[in-house]
Amino acid sequence: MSNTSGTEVDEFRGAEQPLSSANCCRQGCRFFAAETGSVPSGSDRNWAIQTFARNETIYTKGAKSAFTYRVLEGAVRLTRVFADGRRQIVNFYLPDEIFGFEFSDTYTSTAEAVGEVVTMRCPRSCVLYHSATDPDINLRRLAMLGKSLNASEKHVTMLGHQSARQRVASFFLTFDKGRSKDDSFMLDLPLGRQDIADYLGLTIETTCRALSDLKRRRIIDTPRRRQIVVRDPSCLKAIAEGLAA
Amino acid sequence: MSNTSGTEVDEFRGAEQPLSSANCCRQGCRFFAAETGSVPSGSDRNWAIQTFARNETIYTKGAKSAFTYRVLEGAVRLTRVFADGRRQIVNFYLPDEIFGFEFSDTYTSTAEAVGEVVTMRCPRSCVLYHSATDPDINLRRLAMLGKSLNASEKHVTMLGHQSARQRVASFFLTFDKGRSKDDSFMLDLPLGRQDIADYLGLTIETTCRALSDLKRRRIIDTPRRRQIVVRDPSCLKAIAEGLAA
DNA sequence: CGGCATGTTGAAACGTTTCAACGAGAGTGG
DNA sequence: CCACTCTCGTTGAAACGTTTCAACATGCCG
Repeated sequence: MSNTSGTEVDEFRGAEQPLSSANCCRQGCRFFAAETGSVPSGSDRNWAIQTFARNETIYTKGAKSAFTYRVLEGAVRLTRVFADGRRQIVNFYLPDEIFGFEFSDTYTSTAEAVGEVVTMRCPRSCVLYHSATDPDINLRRLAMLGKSLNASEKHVTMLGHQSARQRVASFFLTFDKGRSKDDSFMLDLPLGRQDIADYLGLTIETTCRALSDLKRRRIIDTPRRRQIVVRDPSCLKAIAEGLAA
Repeated sequence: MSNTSGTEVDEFRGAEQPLSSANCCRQGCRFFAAETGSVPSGSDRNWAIQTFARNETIYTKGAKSAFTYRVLEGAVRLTRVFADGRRQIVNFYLPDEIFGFEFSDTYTSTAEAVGEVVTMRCPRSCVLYHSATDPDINLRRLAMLGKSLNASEKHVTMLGHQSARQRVASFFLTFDKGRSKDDSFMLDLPLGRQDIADYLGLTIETTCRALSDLKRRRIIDTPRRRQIVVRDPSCLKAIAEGLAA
């Protein structure tokens, strides 16, 4: 469908900062090239650490997309707001993940700090400079975007056909990256119930009830407010896939 | 979140066909470079016309991603199927749009022909070859993927917080590309009700009821089965945004 | 220890789904 | 050309799950 205006590429090319500003980026900004690189040290002036307070807006949908960010600490949520004030969270970003990487001159979503957040940011001109000079970087970015698209389509699938309990189960499982299955694990997410609800497309009450239900059945546990212990991942998986109630 | 396995880039690089097969792609396959290019003529062996019958599977989720396709005629749907047999359509592709452009070696969704479909396809090795040799093409692909991601996030927003009537209204408006507002327009979509329902995350009955409701109120009309006339786009927009019932 | 934000639970209202029946349209063969 | 058939679309009524509104509990921070 690709239902967008259609001139984003040209805008991209005609960005305010021309691609010829060769000394714009030296080593510092190359963080963006690394998938899981370490934080660059030194005093390069092109990247900067920026911190945000809880619930602070990092950028707003429609604003000029001046920077691309990487999360160092905390969590960031990308939201889209409706006319009636309700919001949908389209993605969360955890440490080492990159957000705010846009093609149009304006951001397509709003980014907010979930808790205290520390980021590293790179100006768009610098990102564009690398696009033009480093042949490999675009491939890495394509791979990154491909993953995001895949995740987003998974999200669509979840919202389209899963019940509240299935959504909650799926949600926790997306954080279970490459563990030996059937091992219980703990999630220390800095997210509140409202954040989870807005990601799952549910009300806070329904989310809560689903959590309580899973707790009652000893599939998960919540020792603290923002800690989740998944006791029985395989059962949770069965629930998420609709193979168990 | 980017909840995927995490080794897709390496798989991408290590594709079966090495990038050095220089004469793999001459003019024909460069269709992929053009956003709205014309169909290449001649007898280049690297692209091929392929047609599919109604409801035929073009490729299956998990299969080797051997080709990238462009729609010439008809419509293609990308679906993800649940364990219980229900499906979610994550995207439609109409003429001139490209699908099956993957980073991993395997397709992430299943593609099916909605009606009779004519496509042009390009082998993955060729696509990869261009990635390595044409510096501009990756930028164009990034822009394309960025649009897809944006559309997908819009889809998430729709499924997360909109009612049946809002979803149907939003759906028709996504096809209204750059028209002077308030002008009624006609859509000649080759989609059946089930396809629309599966895209909107609704049942066919609910979709039908929403359509009937909009018809009764003279906001839309359905002269033929797969034709939709939007009589009052601004009213439809108000409904989609929750500003009107 | 208040005071306040956040989380949890209950009961009624609401919208969507389900199951069932019926109608309309397209294609085929008599 | 009509009648037949089959698929697809439409409508109705009950069942179901989520939302809403309300109250209460819990945790956190001054």
